[in-house]
Amino acid sequence: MNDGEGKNCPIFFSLEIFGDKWSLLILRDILHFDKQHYNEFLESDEGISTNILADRLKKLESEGIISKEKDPDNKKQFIYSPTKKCLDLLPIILEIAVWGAKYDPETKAPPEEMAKIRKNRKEYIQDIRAKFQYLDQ
Amino acid sequence: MNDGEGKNCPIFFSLEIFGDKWSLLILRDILHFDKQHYNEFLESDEGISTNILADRLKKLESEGIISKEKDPDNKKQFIYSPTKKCLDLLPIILEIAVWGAKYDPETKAPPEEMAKIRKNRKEYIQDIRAKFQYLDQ
DNA sequence: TTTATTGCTTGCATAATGCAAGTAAAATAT
DNA sequence: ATATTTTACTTGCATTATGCAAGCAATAAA
Repeated sequence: MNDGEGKNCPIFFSLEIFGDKWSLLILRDILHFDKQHYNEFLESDEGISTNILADRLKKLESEGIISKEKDPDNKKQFIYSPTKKCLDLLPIILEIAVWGAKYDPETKAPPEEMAKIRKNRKEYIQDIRAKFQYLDQ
Repeated sequence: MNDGEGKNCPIFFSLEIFGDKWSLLILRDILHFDKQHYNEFLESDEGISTNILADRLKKLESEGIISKEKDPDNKKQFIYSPTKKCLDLLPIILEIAVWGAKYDPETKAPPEEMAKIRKNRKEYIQDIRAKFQYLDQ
């Protein structure tokens, strides 16, 4: 899989960028719940703190995973959008969901949805990517 | 993908168990580098601290992701082995590696290995699982 | 019995997170 | 033009997690 540990090990490289609970939850919110605004992330049930949210959004932006711009429909807000680099994180988010759904006896994951993922991951991912097609320009 | 956030969201559920850098690195060491002993994990290039290592191994064990027993070949040491639950984390580890290899310009990931994964993830995972076949008893 | 090894544990400093109040900038209302 | 509201942070402080390095208990081996 990889030839060595440390700085340029692909896994370590990735984890240095997004290997913490809050970053991954933000990515979930963007990729699955279509959240785009600061206050939407703030409202997630896990209750992220404002300073942590600001910090993580800033980092994800500086890593080129999300972009931040004025919301055209509401100039008082910013929207945070996934980049291509972000969309490439979908398989990770999905696999984390699959594992969680399998091992949490009280999972909220809808069975039909999970079945759809397990049946054809590529197709499922493609459907989500299609949602963000406006990025391809 | 999931129907809601918070406690029984499959992603949050997973992240509460292994959603931190150190846990994921330990899992990498187990699943890819075939490390089994405490001091082997300690030697990884990322330089985990003894207290963090002990803490994480303990948690992973209590979550049923690894098992701990006396090493039959060397009674002075414990071996930490992956459970089935651990093997089911392979897709996650793999996808993290794929993303990291793609976006790290200086990645150490061997191209042939990455190509093999991209070509057929299932087969690649099956090969790794075969390595741990002794678990099936 | 003594020694060596192993896997932690501990004390302390530093860094990160969490809580809640505060604030600056910009858009909108008056 | 000024006042108000909203948004996205920022800040101060308490708590928790991590990191460093020394220490130690248990166990196996000499």
